[in-house]
Amino acid sequence: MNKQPKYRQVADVLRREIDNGIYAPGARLPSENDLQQRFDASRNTIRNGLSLLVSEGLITSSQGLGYEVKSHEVFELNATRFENLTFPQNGDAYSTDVTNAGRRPHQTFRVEMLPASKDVAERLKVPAGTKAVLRFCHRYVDDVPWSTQATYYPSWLVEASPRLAEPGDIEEGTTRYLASRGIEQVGYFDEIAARMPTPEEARLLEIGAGVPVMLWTRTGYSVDRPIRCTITTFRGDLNRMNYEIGELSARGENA
Amino acid sequence: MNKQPKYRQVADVLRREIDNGIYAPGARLPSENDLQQRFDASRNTIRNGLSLLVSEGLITSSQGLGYEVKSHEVFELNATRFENLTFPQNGDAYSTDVTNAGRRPHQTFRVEMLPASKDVAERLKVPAGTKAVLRFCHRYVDDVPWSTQATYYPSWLVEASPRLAEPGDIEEGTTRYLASRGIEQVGYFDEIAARMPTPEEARLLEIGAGVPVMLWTRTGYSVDRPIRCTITTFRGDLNRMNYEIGELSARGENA
DNA sequence: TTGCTCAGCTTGTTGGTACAAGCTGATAGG
DNA sequence: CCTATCAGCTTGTACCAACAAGCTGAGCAA
Repeated sequence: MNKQPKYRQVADVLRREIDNGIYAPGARLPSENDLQQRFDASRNTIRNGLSLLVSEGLITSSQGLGYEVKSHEVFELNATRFENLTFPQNGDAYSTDVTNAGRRPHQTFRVEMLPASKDVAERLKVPAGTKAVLRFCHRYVDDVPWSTQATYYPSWLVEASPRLAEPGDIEEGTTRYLASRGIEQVGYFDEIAARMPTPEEARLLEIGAGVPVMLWTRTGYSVDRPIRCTITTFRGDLNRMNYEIGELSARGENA
Repeated sequence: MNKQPKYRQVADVLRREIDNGIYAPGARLPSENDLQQRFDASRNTIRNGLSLLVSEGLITSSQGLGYEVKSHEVFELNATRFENLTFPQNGDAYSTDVTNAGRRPHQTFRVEMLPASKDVAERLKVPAGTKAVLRFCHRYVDDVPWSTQATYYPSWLVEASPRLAEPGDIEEGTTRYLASRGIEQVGYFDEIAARMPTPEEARLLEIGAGVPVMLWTRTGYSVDRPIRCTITTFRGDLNRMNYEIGELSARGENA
C-alpha cells in the first residue's frame, strides 16, 4: 500500500491535470473552498497541497483572485554574442536583443564606489575591501523587472579610465571605451549558478515563490590581469542562456 | 509603521542570525517549541516562518531531527573543457574532474531507443516522434546523486555508427568513436536554464525543497547537421558551470 | 561488554475556527 | 449616464488541538 499524505495526493492530482492541459496556462484553479469539497479535506490540507505546487513554480496565488497556472515564455540570451570580442558593444546588446524580440526595453542606472566584497575581490585579484567602482543596471522588459547587472572595476583601472567612475552613461560602451584607453579585453571567464532568491533579489525582480534566480558572473581579462567582474541576476523562469562554441554554420538561425 | 506578518518577522530574524553566523552551516536551529516561546507565537506561525527559510534553500528540516542550516560547497564544472573539440573525451571528463577534486565518482548507465520528444527533435532537426537512441547516465559523487545526463542521437547517425545503440560503454568515448566513423563534431550550442525540479527529478537527485535544478542542453554539430543533443540535469546548490572564452592566460588557475 | 527496548524529544499531518485583506460586479445614489 | 459603495467572493494570517512518525540516548537485560 503506497499511502501518501493527503496533501500530496491533492498536489499530484492537480499537477497531472495541469500537465494534461485540463487547466491551461493562465487558467484559474478552483477555489480552496471548491477543492475542500472535491477532495473531502480541510482547508489547511488543501492549502498545503497548493503551496507545494506554488513552490514548484507551477502556479501562483494572489489574494482576492485565486490560484493561476503559470505560463512560461522564455527570453533567449546569447552569452557569446552578448559581448563580442571583436565587435564590443556591451550594454547595447541588451536593448538590441529585446527590441528585436518585439519587446520594449527600459533600464535604470547608477554608479558608486565601494569596497569590493570577498567574491569580487578574488576575481579581480585585488585585496578584499579594496575600493572598486560599481556600475549597476536594473533592467526591465515591457515594464517587468528582468535582471540586475552589477559590474565592478578595480580602482587601478579607474585611475587610467576616469569616465568609468562618472555617473553618466558611456555612449560607445565601456568595453570600447577601455579599448580606446589601451586596455583591451581579450577573454572572459563565465560562471553560472542557480539558487533561490534572497528577499532583496525577490524584491528587485518581483519574484514570487517557486522561482529561482540564475547568477551569471563574467570576469573579463586583459592580456595580463582581470579588468572587470560583472554579476548578472536573472529570473530563472523568464531567461535562458546560450553559448555558441566552435563552428555552427550547420545550425541556421531560429526565426 | 512597517507592519509585517508575524511569520515573516520570525523568518527575517532567523535569516539574519544565520547570515551573521549565530547559526553556522551545519548547526541545528532551536526546536519549534523553543521558537514558539521565544517569539510568543503559535506553532503554525513558527512553522510558516521556518518553511519560508526552507523554500529559500537556507535550511532543511528532517522529522525527528530538527532544522539544520545548509552548508553549500559547490562543484565547479568546466563546460568548455568538459568536452574539448580538439581532444574529445566525453564522459571521462566527469570521472576525471570528480577524482581530481578528491571525491569518489560512481555512475549507472543505460541505453534505449525511443521516439524523440518535441524539444529534442527540434534540436536534432528531425520530425517529432522519430526514433532516437538515448544514452542515459545517472551520476553520483561520494554516493550522493549529482546529475543525470541524457544524450540523444538521431537514427540516421545510429545506422552509420551502430555501437551507439549497443548497451555497453564505449571505451574511447562517443565523440571519438563518431570521429572514427567519419563524423566529426565541429561545434556545439549550449542552453542553460534553471527551474524548480519536477517530482521525478527531485526523486532521482534526492533534492529537498528550496533547491532548483540547472538544465544544460548541449547540441553538437558536424559541419552540415546536428549529430546529438545532451540534456544534463544538476542540483543547483551543488554545481556551478564555467565557460572559458578567448585568451585567459592572465587568469592562472585556482589551487 | 553488548544489544535491545522504550521514553521523550523532534517534525509531519490533519482537523478545526476566526478574522483580515484584496478583488469584482451589482446596485444605489448622484 | 456616471460614480461610489458594498456584498460576497477570493486568499492571507493566526490561533488551537491531536495524533503520527522519525530519531536519540538512557537504561535495562543478556
